[in-house]
Amino acid sequence: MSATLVPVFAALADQTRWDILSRLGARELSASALAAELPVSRQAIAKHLAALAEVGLVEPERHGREIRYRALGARLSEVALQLDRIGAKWDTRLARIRAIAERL
Amino acid sequence: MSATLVPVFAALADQTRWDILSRLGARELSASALAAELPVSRQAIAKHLAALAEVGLVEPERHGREIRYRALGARLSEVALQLDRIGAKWDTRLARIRAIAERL
DNA sequence: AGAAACTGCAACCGTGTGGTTGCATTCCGC
DNA sequence: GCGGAATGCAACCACACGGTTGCAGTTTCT
Repeated sequence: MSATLVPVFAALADQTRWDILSRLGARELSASALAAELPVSRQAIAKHLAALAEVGLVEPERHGREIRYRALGARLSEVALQLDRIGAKWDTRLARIRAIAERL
Repeated sequence: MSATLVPVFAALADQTRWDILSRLGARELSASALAAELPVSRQAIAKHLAALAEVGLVEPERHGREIRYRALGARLSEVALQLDRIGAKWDTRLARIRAIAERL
C-alpha cells in the first residue's frame, strides 16, 4: 500500500536535498548553478538531482548546453494526500476502539 | 521553514518502521508483541519505536508490566498538510513565471 | 576548428544507521 | 519472596550513502 512511499521519504530525508528543492521551487536551475549557491560540489548536487528525479520530485529539461531542473509541487501534494489518508485511517481505527471501550 | 520536517522523513524512510506503524495503526502493541510478528529482534523494534516517538509519530503507554505503543494519525496528517503547502507554493511560483512568459 | 563551460562516470572515503547479541534491570504474578 | 516476562543499555558489525576528487565526453559560441 505505502511501500512505494518509502523511496520518496528517503529522498526527502536530507537537508541538502531540501536546500535544492527550495531553490528549484523558486526558479529552474542547472546542477552547476545550484553548486554555485550551495556548499557542496557539483557532483554531489548531480547525485541529489538524480535521486529526486527518481521519485518524481524534480524534472530535467535541456536548455541549450545546460540542463535545468524544476521542482514538481504536484508530486509533493500527491504524497501529502496519501500520507493524510493513512493518518486518517489510523485515527478512525482508534476512534472505533475508544467507542467500544466507552460502551463497556 | 521545513528544517523540522527532515527528521520526520528520516523516520518514515524505512520499510520496517512502516511495518510497525501499520500494525500500530490497527491496534496498540508492545515492543515484544511487535517482535513476535516481524522478522527482526525486539531490540531493533525498540530502536525503531524510539525513533518514531522522537518525531511524534508514536506514543508509549505503560500498561501493567508492558509498554504499548499507538500510532498518532494526527501527527501524520499534520506533516501531510505542511507538505501540501510547500508543493502548492512551488506550483504557484511556476504559474506566476509562466504567466509572465506568456505576456512577453 | 578550438576553447570554454557544462554534464557524466568511476573510484574512493568516513560516517550514520539498521541490525545483532549479551547482559542488567524492573515489574507482575503465584 | 522468587521466578519469569517484560524493558533498557552497551558494544559491535555490515552496509548504504553523502561527499569528494579526477577525468572523459558534449555542446555551444567565437
